Amino acid sequence: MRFSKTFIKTLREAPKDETAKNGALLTRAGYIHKEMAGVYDYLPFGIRVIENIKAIIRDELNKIGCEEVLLSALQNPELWEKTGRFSDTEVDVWFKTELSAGGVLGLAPTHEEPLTNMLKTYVSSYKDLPLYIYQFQTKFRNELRAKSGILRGREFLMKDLYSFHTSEEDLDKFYNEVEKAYGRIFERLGIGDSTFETFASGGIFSKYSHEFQTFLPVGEDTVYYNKDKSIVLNEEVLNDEVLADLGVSRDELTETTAAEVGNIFKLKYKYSEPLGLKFADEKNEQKNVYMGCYGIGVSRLMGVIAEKFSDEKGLVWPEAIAPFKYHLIGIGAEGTKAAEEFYNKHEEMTLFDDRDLRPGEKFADAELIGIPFRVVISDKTLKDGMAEVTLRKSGETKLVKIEELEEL
RNA sequence: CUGGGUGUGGCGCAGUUGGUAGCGCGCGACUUUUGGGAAGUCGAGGCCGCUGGUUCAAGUCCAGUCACCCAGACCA
Repeated sequence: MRFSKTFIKTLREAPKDETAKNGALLTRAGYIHKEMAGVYDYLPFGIRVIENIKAIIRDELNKIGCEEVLLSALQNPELWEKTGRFSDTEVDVWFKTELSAGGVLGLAPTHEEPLTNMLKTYVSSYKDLPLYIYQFQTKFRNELRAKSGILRGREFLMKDLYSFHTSEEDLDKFYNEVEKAYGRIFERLGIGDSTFETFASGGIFSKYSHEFQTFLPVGEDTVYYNKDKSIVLNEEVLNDEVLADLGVSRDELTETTAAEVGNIFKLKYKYSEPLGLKFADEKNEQKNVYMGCYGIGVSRLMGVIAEKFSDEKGLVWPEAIAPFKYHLIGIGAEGTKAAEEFYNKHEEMTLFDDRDLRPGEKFADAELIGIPFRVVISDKTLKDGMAEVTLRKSGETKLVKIEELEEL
């Protein structure tokens, strides 16, 4: 991408209402634009990061046999009334809207109901199961208070996966596979070291659910951990019974704050029963389908990673999700010409700062935007066929032959 | 929702005892610059969140309202 062709402009100062680090940096660097409290636009750099996060998640889910769909955001109340979840007392985050022809619709805060219902069309026998179906979808939740940049919004991007099984054992087996896949996903996203599977309250049908919590000072959740025993639990389940279950005592646990980036739930037949999703087993007996659901907050992840990897100069993206690999700058007539040539060969992975600015401004923006490799080709370095490469993460600078840049 | 705070050009801010807006950055043109956010000259851009009121006169005072931020409560 040519910087001169985008509409993006970096800001020296963050807007006053962006006090959270993630919101401030992502706004200054041109990744997001705030529409209103808890509602953001994703700009060209921003959607590249989002798409990179999605690609990693998609890759790992496809590997364990999941199929991708895209369900509707508008919801039919009749469906949700069957599970009792259209009620504002039951689910207090609904955005509801009226049809001009009369009647009410909801904007989906989650998708158990529509997917479960939809599958009645396609599932009738044990031979049709199991199924693992996921989507990346914008969720709408009428939060009492949006806050912390893109960490808690009213409209946000989420990956939600639902699994459908003939038995509890099969659900358990897949649940474990998802646990492992999530571990790989957070590892690849660069937050494996600080993201932990955490015991949380399980709802009606199982004792626990699991959250994936990334330790983070501005995280909203309080968790307790014991590194030696590899135990992390949400404060909501910090009680004597749970401590006994897990074999730890209160004084062996350390408190910290964390951001929930994913969660996994065993739903069993909580939704399949009221919605009537059944299958015929080998004996031709009708049974409820067992279900699980598994979420990852995609836009929140972008905020968590921005928050976690940044310094006083700006963002520091992990290479796997950076919007570009190279931040290319040409200096001098010959250097600029050589930069153009490099850009023409590597357009897709390069942000070419071809704006008519002095080098200092371009360097400052490179640090703010946080692309892993800053590549400077100048008349000086060009004499030896070299480019200067600066690693955003460490600040380390080295000279690299231009034709060897792609090996970085 | 409770408490606190803030709304003035794209962004950050100032605006004294009420007299119809100013600074920095950014933006446009020209000139000189060109490896760490350049300099000069000229210029464009705001009715001061919104509504109502007081007054000869309101960004400045009063009332109401909306929005945004922080803390808390809440988070299927």
